[in-house]
Amino acid sequence: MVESRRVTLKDIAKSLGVSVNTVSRALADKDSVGEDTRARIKAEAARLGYVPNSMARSLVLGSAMTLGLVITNPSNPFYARLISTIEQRGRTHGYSLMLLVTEESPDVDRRAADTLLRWGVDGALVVPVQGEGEHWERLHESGIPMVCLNRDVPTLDLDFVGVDYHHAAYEATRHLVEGGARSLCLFEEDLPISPVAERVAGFRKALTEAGIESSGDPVISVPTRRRESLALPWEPADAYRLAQDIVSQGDLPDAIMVGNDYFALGVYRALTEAGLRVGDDVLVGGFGDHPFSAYLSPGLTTVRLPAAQIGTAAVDLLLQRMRSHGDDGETAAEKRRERCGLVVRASSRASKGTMT
Amino acid sequence: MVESRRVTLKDIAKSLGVSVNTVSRALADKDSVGEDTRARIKAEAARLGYVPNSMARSLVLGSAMTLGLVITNPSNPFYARLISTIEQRGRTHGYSLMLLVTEESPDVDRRAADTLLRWGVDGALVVPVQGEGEHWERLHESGIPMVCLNRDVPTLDLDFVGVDYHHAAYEATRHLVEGGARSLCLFEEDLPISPVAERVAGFRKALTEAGIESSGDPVISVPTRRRESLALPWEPADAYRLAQDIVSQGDLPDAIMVGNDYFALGVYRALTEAGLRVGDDVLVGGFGDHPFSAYLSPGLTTVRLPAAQIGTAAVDLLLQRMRSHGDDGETAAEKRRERCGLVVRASSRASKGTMT
DNA sequence: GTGAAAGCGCTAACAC
DNA sequence: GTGTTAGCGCTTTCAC
Repeated sequence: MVESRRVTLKDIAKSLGVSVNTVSRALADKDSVGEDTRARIKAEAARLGYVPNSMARSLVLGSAMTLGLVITNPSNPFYARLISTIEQRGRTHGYSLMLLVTEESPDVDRRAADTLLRWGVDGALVVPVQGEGEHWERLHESGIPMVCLNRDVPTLDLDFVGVDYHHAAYEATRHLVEGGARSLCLFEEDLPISPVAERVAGFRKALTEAGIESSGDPVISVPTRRRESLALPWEPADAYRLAQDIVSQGDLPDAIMVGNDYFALGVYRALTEAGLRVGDDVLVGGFGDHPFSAYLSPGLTTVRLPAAQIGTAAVDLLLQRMRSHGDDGETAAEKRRERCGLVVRASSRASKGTMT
Repeated sequence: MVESRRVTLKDIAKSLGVSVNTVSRALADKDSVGEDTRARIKAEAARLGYVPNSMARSLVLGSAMTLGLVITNPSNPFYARLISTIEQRGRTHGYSLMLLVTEESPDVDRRAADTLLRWGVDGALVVPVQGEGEHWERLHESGIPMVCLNRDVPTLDLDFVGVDYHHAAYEATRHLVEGGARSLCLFEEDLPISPVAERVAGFRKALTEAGIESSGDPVISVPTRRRESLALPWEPADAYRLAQDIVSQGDLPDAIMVGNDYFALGVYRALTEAGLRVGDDVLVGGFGDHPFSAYLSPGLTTVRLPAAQIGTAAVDLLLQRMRSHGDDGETAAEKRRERCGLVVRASSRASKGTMT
């Protein structure tokens, strides 16, 4: 292959004997350029296979036409859908997407903020890693509009779009209580992040309201190995072992909530192996409504997370912030929590075999 | 917030009374700059909160320090893992990642190639959408090294790293035959892409070798709705309905292969609802070994796809191409197909209850 | 309508 | 060691 340097405006200009400037305007479809010249220029550009250099354009325009997306783990189906939605919506607005994966590493998280700053992205959407996270506030203060996704850091004055986990957990738990459960527990991964905290709070609230007290703590912390096995969804095996313990210890709850549907897989197995019937002996409720959840036996009752809605809302909020950036009135951070629906299936119905 | 323009080399230079150039070299840790000056410059840079402008740097260096990744659907768990792996490996080599999602749209696919060209990425990793795809060849000829992922386009002379689906399907089918199956069928989505074609071929080869002939075509094309419901994994419901048809028509095969584990979910349900026992009355084998597959009852026998391995290999091949770019000897395109293992579980064991 | 000149922020040649 | 000059490819003044 011949070392074919890329065609530039200059090449077209030279080839046609006009100025670079004219070529630029012609191709940008600005007026103040003759019909004939424009035609000639466009033809020549096509002939030479001219492709504009986004880099150069961005440099002078001062806008990268790029959004940054920082995700902890694309293999989490919820985040996978966010990626799709955000990329798509950003693209329809003309923005390219720079994706960074942090794998729950505070270090990578910090460097991600730095990378976005260096590239000068026009806006950032971030699922922050657990921990402090003032580097995100610093990014924001550096003049880059940003919105936190799914995980809120209450101590930071940053926009946030996520799920109303508190309400969802509350409703789901109430549903189990109404189904007759009097002793419940909740499996949650041991990450100090807002979704977990909110689900726990909603769960507890429902218990309190129902006048249910338990001897020990009904919240079971699953030492998920997710952080070790990079780039994997949650590990059902972790929940499986804990559920086995519970079963073998004899103090079996009559309902189990899990923070994500993957944990339900482990719980299902532990119960089944012990000869217990899910949805009958023990009710189970999850979070995520992943594709497999409808196909388990029995079907899993679970909270459907409005991923597309959240992705869209986040991008729209970000674009709005980008537009009003530079305006005087610094509006306060917006914390938006989307409500979500509970998908009721046989695992919570004590329904002796009905399948959904 | 004060309209705080970003700090540049010029600002540091002015503030210290040195030339921009010196600042540049000091910060880049080049020699030919005095120890004291360097210290003063670094201190001032830190004080002012200087952040290098990657855009400007890339423009002059002629390298974007960016890789492009084009994916059809991040919600496909296999692709999600590819995204993680590729981002991670690219990052360790200093590259940022620009992600484009094509959603099986030939149009978006074409524009993706254009976008990558405009940004002048240093290399591209692409899961091409079905169809022609000479726009990818054009990108390649424009001087951007690229590697196709998972889907090969044999008519294009492009590097490719993927799965040896042919061999995997062959082995899996043989496994079912050895398990006693004499009448088999294969569920495959109706996309004209190489993975499907190769699995079909491997499946057929195994049948032929076993001397198995069927009256009709054993390959069942699933009109997957994936393309309509953007950003979702495969739809088990599609396979469910087709499996129902097969069951109700009475010509039940004694083994069913499916092109992805999600289809197995549908097949499981159809069989179970008909009172048939998976792994006993009908053997089932899948592709993907998704997290849920081990937790179905019975556990699903399935081909484990080496996603991380493929992601890594693809990036490494790409980096190698990038390094040797400009060299005279144009090496021929490399087509690499990774072997993968079959995870045998109860769905293929006719094992009356053993669970894995 | 078109061209000349300046500059986005940075690095690479050259002088001294 | 350090400064000066030039230029990456593009857009935006401002003359003409």
